[in-house]
Formats: sequence, structure tokens, C-alpha cells
Amino acid sequence: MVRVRFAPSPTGFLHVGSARTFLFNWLFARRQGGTMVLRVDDTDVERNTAASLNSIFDGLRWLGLSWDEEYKQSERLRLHREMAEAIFQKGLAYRDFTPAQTGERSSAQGPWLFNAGMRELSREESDRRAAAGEPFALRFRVPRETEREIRFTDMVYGEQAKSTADIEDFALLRSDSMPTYHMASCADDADLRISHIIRGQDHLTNTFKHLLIFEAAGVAAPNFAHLPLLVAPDGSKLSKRRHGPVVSVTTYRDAGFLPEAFINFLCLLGWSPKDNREMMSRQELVEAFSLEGINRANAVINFKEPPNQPEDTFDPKALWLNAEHIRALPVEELCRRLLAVVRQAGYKISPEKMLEITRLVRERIRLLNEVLSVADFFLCQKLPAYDAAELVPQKGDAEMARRVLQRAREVLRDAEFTHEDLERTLRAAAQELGIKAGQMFQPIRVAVTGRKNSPPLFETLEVLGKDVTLARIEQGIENIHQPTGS
RNA sequence: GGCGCUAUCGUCUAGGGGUUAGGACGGAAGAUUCUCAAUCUUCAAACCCGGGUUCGAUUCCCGGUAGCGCUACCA
Repeated sequence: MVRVRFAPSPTGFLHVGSARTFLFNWLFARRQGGTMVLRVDDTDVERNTAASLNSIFDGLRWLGLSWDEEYKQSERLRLHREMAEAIFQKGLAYRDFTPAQTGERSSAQGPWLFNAGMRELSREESDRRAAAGEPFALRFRVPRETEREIRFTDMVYGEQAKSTADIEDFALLRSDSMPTYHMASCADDADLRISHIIRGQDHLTNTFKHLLIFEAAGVAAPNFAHLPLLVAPDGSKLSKRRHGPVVSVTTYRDAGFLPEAFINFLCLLGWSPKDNREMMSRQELVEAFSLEGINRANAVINFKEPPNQPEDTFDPKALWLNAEHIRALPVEELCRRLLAVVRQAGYKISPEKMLEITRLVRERIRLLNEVLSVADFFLCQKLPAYDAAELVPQKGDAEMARRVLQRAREVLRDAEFTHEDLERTLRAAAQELGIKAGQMFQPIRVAVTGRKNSPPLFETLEVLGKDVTLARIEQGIENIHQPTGS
């Protein structure tokens, strides 16, 4: 029975790297028909925050990935201590009465392995000092007298081996009797019968310690699969301090990413279906996922370090994938999602109107939020000020713009506002004026949308309706006479 | 410093003892077009370095270099 877990520690918002770890676990579980466990690793009381926990749940909820069981480490402390105690009773751990190290241990003079004197302390003296109330940390007694190799086969990185001579006597219990990460994690993994531990590569070398714990506790070790890390363009690890909001999942959500697109993007970082597919649905990902497809080198999230544009915070491929997913959505569904964005921004608009707008913006936006800038002229009543010079068509002048708008005003008054009729009417008008179609359309476009780039003109006018169109053309004519831009 | 991991276009990657080293994003050019977008076509762009092994290495082995990780009573 496959059982995997995602074990975030609530000491910060949901990190993109964590989200990917969750995702790979989830994909593996769903592919194998296994169980997904969410375990909150909250043994570091000092750094835990409720806000962080919320951020994690918010992020996961947005991604729409579910889990089957949920635990909190802080509610399982007894289990951790019992396992630590059992290891101690077997003589495989010892009490270390050395006060906790505060500053940096000088790493220049070789590796630290254990505190001299403590490892060899007699049981009697150890018991006596403990009974006297002297605080201690419980350390694992790494078998270094008879040096040996700890081995395992990582499902991504292959054969791994490390000599016990290179493993320090790590702590199991802190002097306040709280379990350390290593202890709590292993005790829970054993107790929850986790079959596969899929986690970041930063834990690869910790695995040897964990193997030691499992062995000492007398339980079979699970399988391990380590994931390459997600890093910044300069190769450094992603951190909030250095890289800001790019590392937070909620940033993607708030910018208008589709969760399915974000998931797709994350999957492609360090994993490949090996058949050149890029754009994949959640279902396709589940079907294609396997640990063999995971790469071993760290993957760069390609954002621009000092962002000049808002979009610089995102990997161009993420943007492209999002655009692809937006276009793959049925219009009604896209409309529903855009409606939420538009209403959130304070606009009142009917679902019917929004559906028409959706059809026009769907291949023009990469992020849901871009609807606010791309379709603003549909949403607002009064057009924001624009430069009257923009009304002037290619190879034309202000006079031509004026003639175009006046003619358009006349001709549109009697037109039926359908794509076909508008096209016929305006093309005819251009011919009458003896100008090119483009020269006819451009002033109208600017008058009606406030800018030079927009969806096709006839569809735009159709959606806008006769009243708004005429009013804006009127305004455009005025703007030519007083070209102040106001 | 010690130990471990990694190394293919700018980025994500496929591949693998003999290939024109493939795809995608991004970039450039062009087609289409009422603008923008979408779409289509084309182009530029990579096997870290040095030794082996071999008829032949980008691929296998060793060394170097670089990057990353661990080296806490953080996780």
C-alpha cells in the first residue's frame, strides 16, 4: 500500500518549492492509488505562526489538491518521546549535558562529531545528573567505533552510501524535551506507515541519519525519492528575503494564474513526461507521472531579478502555459473566472455581458488579471483620458480623423450593431471618404477604446452597443478640437 | 574545512558509444490581418574542462572546475 506525506513546517507562507513537493507526492499517490497524508511539522514552537499555517492551507486549497489524512506533530509528542526513550534504553542514544551552542561552531577546524566527554559518560553519572534536574539533550550514538557504510537506493538519485565516520551525533530530543525534526519526522513516518518519502534534495544527506533512527527503533525504513531543488536564476536558493514574492504561491494566485496552469508549470520543473508534451491537464499529469521522469539537477525558475515590469516576476514559460490553459478553458468557464476577477476589482457587470467580453479577450490575456487592463473600456462607463494625437490614422492628419469620426457618427446612428452590418457600413464609409479601411477603423478604435490596440473593431462595437459607441465617438470629435488629452 | 549531490541551447528539458544532438519557452525574421493578440513558416542558440576505455565519446570511468546541499538542542 502506497502512503506518502507532505510535511510542511508552518514557519512561513507556502513556498513554490514546497508546493512542488506536495504536488509530486500527490501525483505519485494518485497514480499509484495510494494515500496522501498531510502532516504539519510544528515542533519548532518558537517559529510557528498561525498566519503561516493559514497561508499553507490557502495555497493548497487554491491548487485544488486534496489529501486523505491530516496530522499535527505537536499532538503526537508522546509518540516521539517514547521512540526516543526506547532508543536511549537500548543504549543507542545518550544524554548530552553540554549547554546548547549559541554562536557559529568554527567550521574551519574540521567537522564536529560529538561533545567530548558526553558520549562516554557512565550510565550512573548520567542518571545522577539527570535526576538532579540538570538539562540535557538526547543524542544519537552514531556507531563510529566500528565504522561502517550506511546505504540506501534513492528512487531518483540511485545508490547512496555514507560512512558513519562522517555523521555527527545528531540530537533526538532538545534540552526542553521537545523532539528534533529528525526524531519527530522518523517516529511519525514509522507510525503512519509511510511507504515513500518524497522530499527535497536538501534532505538527501539527512537520510543517513534517518536510516540510523529507523534501524535503532527496529522498524523497516520506507523508500526514499529526493527531488532536485528549485533555485533562482543565479543558482541561489529561493528565499523571501532575497527574492520577495516570487517564492510565494499566493503571488501566482493573486496575479491571475489558473491553478491547473501553475501545477503544470511546477511539474515541468525537474520532471518530464519524456514525450515532448508541455501543456498537460491535471488528469494527464496523473497518468504520465513517474519517479523515473524526475531529473537530478536543480531547476531554475527564470524570473528577472530586479523586476521592471510586473510580469518579470514570473517565468515566461509559466506565463505561456497559463495563456494556453486560459485558451483551453471552455468560454463559459473562463467567463466565470474572469467575472470573479472583475467583480473583485469593483466593477458591476452582468454574466451575459461578461461572456461576450470573454470571447474577445480570451486570446489576448496571459493572466486572468490582465482582463482589467485589456478590457477596461468595456468595464468602465467613462473612458479614461487618452492622447488625442492617437486618433490620427496612419498617413493621415487630424483633419482626416475628424472626418472619419463625423462620418462614423452619422453612419452608425442608423446601423444595426451586428458584426456583419457594422463591417459593411464602415467599409462603405471608408470608400466614400476615399481612404483605406485601416485609416477609417483606427480613429474609431481609439475613440471607443482609448487606445490603439484592441480586439477587432466590429466585435468590439457590437459588445459596446450603440449608445456607448456614439457617445465615445462624440467625445473623440471634441478631443480633436481641444487636443489637450483631457 | 569535511561529506554528499549535480553539470545538454539564455531557461525548462529529450536523448544516448556512431544522431544534421530533438522539443518547448523566450529572441529574431516573415506570412495572415482593421490594430493587438492568436495562428502558421523560417532562423539563431547547447553536450563545463582534462585525461583515459574504445575503431569511435556529448554519452562509460577517473581527475579537475563550478554550482548546490548537509555539517544546529531549524525544518
